[in-house]
Amino acid sequence: MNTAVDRLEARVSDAVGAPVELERPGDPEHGDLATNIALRRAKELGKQPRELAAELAERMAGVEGVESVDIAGPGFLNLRLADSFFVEAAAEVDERYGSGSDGERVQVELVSANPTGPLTVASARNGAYGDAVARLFALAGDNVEREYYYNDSGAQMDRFRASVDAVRRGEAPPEDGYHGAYIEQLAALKGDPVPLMLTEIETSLERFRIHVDNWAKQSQLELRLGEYLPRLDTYEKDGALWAASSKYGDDDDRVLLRSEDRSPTYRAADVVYLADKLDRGFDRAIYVLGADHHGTRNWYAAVARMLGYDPDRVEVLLYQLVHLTRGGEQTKMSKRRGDVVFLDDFIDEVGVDAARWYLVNRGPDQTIEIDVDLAAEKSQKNPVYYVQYAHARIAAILRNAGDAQVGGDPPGPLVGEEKDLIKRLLEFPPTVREAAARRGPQLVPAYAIRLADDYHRFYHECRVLGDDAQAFRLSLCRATQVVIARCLDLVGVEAPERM
RNA sequence: GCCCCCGUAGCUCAGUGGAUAGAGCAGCGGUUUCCUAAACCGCGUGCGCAUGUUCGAUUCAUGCCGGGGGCACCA
Repeated sequence: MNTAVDRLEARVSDAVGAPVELERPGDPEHGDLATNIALRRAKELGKQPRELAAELAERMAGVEGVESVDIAGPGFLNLRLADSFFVEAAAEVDERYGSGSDGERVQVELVSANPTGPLTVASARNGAYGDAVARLFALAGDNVEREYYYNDSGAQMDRFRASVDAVRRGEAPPEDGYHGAYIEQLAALKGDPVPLMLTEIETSLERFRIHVDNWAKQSQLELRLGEYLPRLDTYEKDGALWAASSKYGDDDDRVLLRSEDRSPTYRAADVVYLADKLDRGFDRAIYVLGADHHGTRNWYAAVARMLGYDPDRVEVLLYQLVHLTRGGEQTKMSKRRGDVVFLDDFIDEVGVDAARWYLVNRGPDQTIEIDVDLAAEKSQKNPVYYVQYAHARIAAILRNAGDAQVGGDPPGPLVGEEKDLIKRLLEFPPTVREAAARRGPQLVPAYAIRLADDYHRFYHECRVLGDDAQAFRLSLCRATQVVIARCLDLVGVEAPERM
């Protein structure tokens, strides 16, 4: 999408005769937008930065929308912009603001926890992160599908079924089986516990606002192993069949068929699954994996390469683990122990909105530490409510405004709070663009806080209803509301009309 | 031993080359006859250490120190 800043950049670039990028300086004293082009290009042009800056400033001064150009520091060019620029920029914020038209088919495989128990908070991070990335891709104009892959045929599943069966017979689950209250609950129901567990998982995910478009199961993929094994670079060793994946960029070779009974490993199913994904026509297949899987991060692209696919179509996103503390004590996240925190319990305590916000708020490379008690207790002070409150406040004003006119030119010069708010709105498209490119959805909540901040300040300083500038200010409210709602949606948080 | 991630304010963390490094929480003080006070305003000698690259490094490179995770014919 072409924004007012894009168009201004184009005009400035045109006037200067070279591409110029405009950025918002950290200090408002440094103008509305600034560029470091003189510093970047002084050397190659054989000039002093400030001397070059002076030349460029002269050419930029006449550009439409530019009120003044100052040279500052070592050679920064600081632009002050005309009110007409801000008004134009604010007017173009609509539902599609920040969206793109990339048009790629993207698959995000997320969560993919084996259905041997309810989803834990670790899986919740996988889902929250993967889903947020998927939403960013969708905004960028990609066609996104979310998929959940599960193992329904391995040794762990046998142990899981055996555990439920044992309880049904009135016995304790085997030592190496699964324990816990949920096993008892499954035992009370009839039939194979695996689909029962999957239904529960899907229910949890829907509650967590993650919709899985497609479910893939290992047992079905394994059936097609025969088609793909011959296409791989393999060798026999110690009675097992190995993939020579290290020759294709993987860290190690991997066993495909076990020596014991020639049964396929999880990695073997991976091969079929990867080929299946790419054959389904996805331009990009994204795996969202916990940091404990980092040892296999190069495996997927290696398989793609081995099978003759473009390895760039495969992407692995790693995220660090979640540590929950409860009363200062750290709890472990193993499903086999009783002290795990399930997603549903976590949601019960802190709510979906805070849960998703907390899990997306941090960069994927950062280990998240959440004190569950604190998150629940202090939920009123969670930044997510600060942002939601700004949305609800705007909704109230728009309700009170009834069908009053929205939009039009302001009656006088813009005040600082109005300009600051518009400048923030202008940052939205590049922010989501960068968040998508970096697979870093944490930029969105960080931005949303700043936007809410600017709105609350604007609200505090500028009367909307009944003021001469009512129509214009209502348009600022509307624009802000649209962008806040979009930010919250990208994180998977609701945008309330009332609080 | 090898691989990955992290080290920024008392705490939890944003900030992937720019000009005076930010937010929330915690602490102290102020603001409401007015559209939602879940708000606003004020108060802070912080980028683990060292070299290097650069006009410019919290950001990039290398080394070191410290913390976490991983190195299965489990998934």
